[in-house]
Amino acid sequence: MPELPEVETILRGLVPVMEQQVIVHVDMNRTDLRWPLPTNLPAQLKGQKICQLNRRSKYLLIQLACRKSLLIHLGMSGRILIQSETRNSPSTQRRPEKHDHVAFYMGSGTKIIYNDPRRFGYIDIFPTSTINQHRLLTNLGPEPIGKPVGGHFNTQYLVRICKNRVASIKSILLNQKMIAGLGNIYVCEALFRAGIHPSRQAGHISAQRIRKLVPIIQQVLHDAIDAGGSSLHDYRQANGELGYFQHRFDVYNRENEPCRNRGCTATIERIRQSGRSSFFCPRCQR
DNA sequence: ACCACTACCTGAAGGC
DNA sequence: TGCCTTCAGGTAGTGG
Repeated sequence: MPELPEVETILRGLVPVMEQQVIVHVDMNRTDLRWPLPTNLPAQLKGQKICQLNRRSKYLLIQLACRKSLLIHLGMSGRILIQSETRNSPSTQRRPEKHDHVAFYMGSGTKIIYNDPRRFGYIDIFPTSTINQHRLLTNLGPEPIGKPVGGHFNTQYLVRICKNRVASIKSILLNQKMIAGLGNIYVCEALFRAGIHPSRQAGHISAQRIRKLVPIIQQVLHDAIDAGGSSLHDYRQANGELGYFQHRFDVYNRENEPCRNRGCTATIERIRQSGRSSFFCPRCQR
């Protein structure tokens, strides 16, 4: 479940321990994730220096000096943990866990562990020159925050993609071809802040209200990144710390709890939309 | 083109 | 205690 803010938080944790470092060894315990991992991944990575880490949508991209790039997606339950070199006794170290699928050993002694119980995640390696043709990246829409990538995310864009759509605004915002990086939590939160009901047909919302949504989406994402992401179930930052944004949810996971808007006495409701839960205030969101 | 739905997989939580 | 059902942060692929 890591959405954009969680992946951004992990990226920021990995930069200081991976950038400019050499991968001295890779352990791969299983290759049957969402798609089979490249079986020669450890051999391809061994001895390679990392130049730069980036994020595109919910994907981590790790550029190597050998002109190849590593792509990592965390699916629903993926985690990345950093085990720093320590002189402490082995008993204080984290024990290997059941779903540790890949471990990267850095020249500094730091170990980076990819753990994913549901195995909906994926790791790939490919020539950096072909990155714009990667099948998982080519159909992504614009980045909602940061430097424009994949097009400009602005009011004209959002108004254009909503025009004449019969699909709900919820499903438009969740669609990675439209906006890259939003997931169930942050779509629910953004629609609450915007006062828009998740079931409302995108094409029936006034352009004025759609325009308002753009800075709100950006603010929700920035707020979550500032809080270190959201820790639900087992998500942690790469340094093992929990994120804190879940304490600031207005609607997500708050069914039957009071609406947080001043003066509103309604309680948060949950509905099912295309197989996923949507949380909203029936009074504040129309 | 667009849209809703399924499948993939494991584990946690709740009801009986 | 255990068995069963439901639900979970994502998304490619399908079929209407």
